[in-house]
Amino acid sequence: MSEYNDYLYPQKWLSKASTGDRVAYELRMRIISGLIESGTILSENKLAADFEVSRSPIREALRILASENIIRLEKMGAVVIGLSEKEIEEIYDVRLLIETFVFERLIKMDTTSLALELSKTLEMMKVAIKYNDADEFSYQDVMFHETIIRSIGHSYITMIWNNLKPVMEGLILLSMRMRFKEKYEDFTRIVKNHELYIDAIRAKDRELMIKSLHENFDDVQGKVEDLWRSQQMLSKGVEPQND
Amino acid sequence: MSEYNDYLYPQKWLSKASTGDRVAYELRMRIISGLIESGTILSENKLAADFEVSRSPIREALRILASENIIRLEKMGAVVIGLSEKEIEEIYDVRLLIETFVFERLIKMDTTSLALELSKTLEMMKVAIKYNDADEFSYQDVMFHETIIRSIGHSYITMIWNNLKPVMEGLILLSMRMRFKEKYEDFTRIVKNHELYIDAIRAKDRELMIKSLHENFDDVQGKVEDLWRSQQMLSKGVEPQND
DNA sequence: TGGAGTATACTTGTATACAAGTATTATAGT
DNA sequence: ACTATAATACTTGTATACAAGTATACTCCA
Repeated sequence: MSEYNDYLYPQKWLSKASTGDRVAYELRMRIISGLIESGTILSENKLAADFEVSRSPIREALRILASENIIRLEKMGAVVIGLSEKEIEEIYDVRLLIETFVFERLIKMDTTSLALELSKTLEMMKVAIKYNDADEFSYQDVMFHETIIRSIGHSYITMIWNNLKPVMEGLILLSMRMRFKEKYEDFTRIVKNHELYIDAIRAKDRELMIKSLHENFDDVQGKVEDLWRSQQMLSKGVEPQND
Repeated sequence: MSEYNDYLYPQKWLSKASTGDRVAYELRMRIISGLIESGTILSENKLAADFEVSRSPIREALRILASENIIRLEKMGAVVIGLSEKEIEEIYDVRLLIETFVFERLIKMDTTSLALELSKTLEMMKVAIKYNDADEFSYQDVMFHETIIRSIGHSYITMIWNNLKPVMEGLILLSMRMRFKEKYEDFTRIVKNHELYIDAIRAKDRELMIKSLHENFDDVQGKVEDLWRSQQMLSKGVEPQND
């Protein structure tokens, strides 16, 4: 990883990860942030040289990113797809789709222990806000939704989540880092929204759930765009990257 | 691929596939069919020896199967999850979920060219029935649904489909092979159902679509079980496989 | 100047080699 | 008989080597 001396992905989250995963995480962040522009053609050899590892983990990383739809493997080279506004909307379509499905299942279950778990996570989010820790906040935010999704024990819904999660996480990370700097007041609203969500789960109130879900999405979806643009600005003066 | 002299996956569909893909397809079929029982621990070295290839494509295949949730990669060895009744139901949950989503989008589009394309595919299915070609029928059946799903141009819905497709395809292949032998009369109903589906798309009739979708699922879901069990019977006398 | 064909510098896919870690088995001591 | 420890036979992860194919650039010829 010679050319960049700072990483976009939190290094402490990678303690047990293999080199391949590490590369995937970092590459993903660079693509989502726009540091590596969409349309760029990535070559295994160049990446291996850049990251100073062999081609094996690079190949692994590229397969992962291809399965997440942010690159496309072609006969020669991997083409970066990236995340335009369209893709971001689509991601939230899917998230809405699966969380709605999950909620329908939740209604038929005992949700008390889940609600408790979510309250704990929300507490952690508050602490992260208090200490201005954007990464930790993002982590807990993602965990919040993951906890809900996993709670119904549906392996194929979980599979979809697993495919979506890395990109979601990256998006949220970038978004939150920006907001901690510039839109600190947003967080009171975010916390409130999550409280609503917990209430909806506890009360099994479909209306309330849909409401908080949509607000959450409208919120994030709107902001993600300008964050993304700002990241792209930021990236312009750093690296030509494509030859 | 020393120990088995017949493949479960149609070889002519693999003309351009890499060794890694080939192994994934074949391994997937063996797992879905029950030939390799769930709980079995697969080792890269053993698989490489069995398939008479190196570990590189085997590793690739295992990653693919892991992302499809039919095996689980652990510290030592890959554990076969397989498809129990629960998993099969879950797969259809997801299929229902995404096809319903797709239909909602379709309603807002011009569906004439799609309906035409589907008619063509259905014609091909009829030909396949006429010539008793279970594999070709399965191929067209899968293509039928893929055509619908891709038609809305939603890359993340397509992504979910891509993850689901291989297992679906395998399931349908095994199911159809059996029915061509034992339940030939089923096919008039299947064809009728697909015609209904096309009508629903052409008329943008939500009710009709849900109806045909559900009938299709109830149909397949019921039958898949006994096929699967019969396959498992079949597998008992063939290979110990584990060690 | 233009075009056909060839050399070259890339690309990915697969095989192999090696390192580091883990489970199992065997052995020694009590 | 049983525990602790050591040897061994596995496992995966990563690096490297090689083969085969593809795009690019170059040269030669008209």
